[in-house]
Amino acid sequence: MSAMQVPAGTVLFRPDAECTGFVVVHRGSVKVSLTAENGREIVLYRVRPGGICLQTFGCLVNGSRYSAEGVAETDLELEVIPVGEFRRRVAEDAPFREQLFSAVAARFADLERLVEDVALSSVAERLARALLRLAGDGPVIDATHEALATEIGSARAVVSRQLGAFQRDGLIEITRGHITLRNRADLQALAHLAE
Amino acid sequence: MSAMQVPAGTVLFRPDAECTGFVVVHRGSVKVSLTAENGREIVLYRVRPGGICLQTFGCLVNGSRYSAEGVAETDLELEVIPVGEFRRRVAEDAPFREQLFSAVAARFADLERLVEDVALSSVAERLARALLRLAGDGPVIDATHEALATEIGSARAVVSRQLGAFQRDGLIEITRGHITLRNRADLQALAHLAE
DNA sequence: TCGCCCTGTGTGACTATGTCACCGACGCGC
DNA sequence: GCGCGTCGGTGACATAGTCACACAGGGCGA
Repeated sequence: MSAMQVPAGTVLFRPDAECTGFVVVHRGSVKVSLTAENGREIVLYRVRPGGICLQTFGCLVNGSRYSAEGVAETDLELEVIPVGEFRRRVAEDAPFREQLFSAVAARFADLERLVEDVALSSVAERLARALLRLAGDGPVIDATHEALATEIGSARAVVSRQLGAFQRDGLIEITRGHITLRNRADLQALAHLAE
Repeated sequence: MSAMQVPAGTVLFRPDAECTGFVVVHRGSVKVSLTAENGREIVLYRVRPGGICLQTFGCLVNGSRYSAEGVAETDLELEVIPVGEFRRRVAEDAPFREQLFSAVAARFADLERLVEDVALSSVAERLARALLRLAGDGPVIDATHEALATEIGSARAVVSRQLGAFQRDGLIEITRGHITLRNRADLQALAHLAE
């Protein structure tokens, strides 16, 4: 069991790499995403404190390799539990096991939601949801259109146009590299009802 | 622990239902799918003998409800393990736990593949993959265009057109309710390389 | 400070995919 | 043979994705 610090931007794992142990995030956020041959990319989920990295889980449990890429979004403080200790704790440490299961189930629910999102809803809807999600409590989002496209599994040009439409409708305000929410209520309505 | 028989077509669970226990499939196949408000539907995965139903897992682990629908595709023979016993076996029965973990990891990999499929690849590619998958070893698939659309998260009309194109290219032969593969090699090429 | 250059953004033009509607074909039961 | 429900083909249009290009902002070196 070893704690370590990692600066923002570090690539923690890539597709096809082998993994060394079970990663637990103590502080910060890891972005896990898939990239296709054609270069398109989509964010699968983020690992934050209390969550777990299911990629790691898959590796440990049946020896599969990573299929996605993990990047540190912020400076991280994390701990790597070697395979042997991981197995021992799963067997003996009930609270650890409970937390693990719960995190697995939560991650699974996330992925289901993602599938539903990508397969069954419109760009306007997904983008509205992404904006609200990324904004958190504050009104400002620091992200390029490119990053937002990755977030919703679409293309940069599509996002630019949709953002333009949102701005014309007074929902947001666009500046280079940043977006400011102007009308949360209407965005929320779009996020749910758009078709 | 109770074994039971279920006829094909039975709905095993629906969104928002509570679950009664952990379902283990001994024989047959359960199709798990998501449906949006607008009626569009997509198949998430299938549970076959040796696999597990992650929906059930989520319910048991942190009390969430089902978010997808499960339907018996064939006659089933299954067993329901009550929550209490499930927890006990997870804690005490190492082989059971190993199998559970492995199944969870496999299911997770499936979902990742699905996201990649839906978000990052073309209809022709997805359809070719679905045809090969559903055909198995034989050359004939029993499925309506509607069912195929659900399989790849697209619309019936789109599937009809794409199948028409495949037929014109001599890849398949279409008859009402059935599709016969005529050129597996080219389909396989499409499944990988199409963009 | 000027100008270069990289990144980010706006936009037109075209293709691919999804939606809606309708019609005709097939199969089944009466 | 007829009625009816499901299935499949297709046109017309809406939405989304691709590609290419122009230009704006801002950092940085000459």
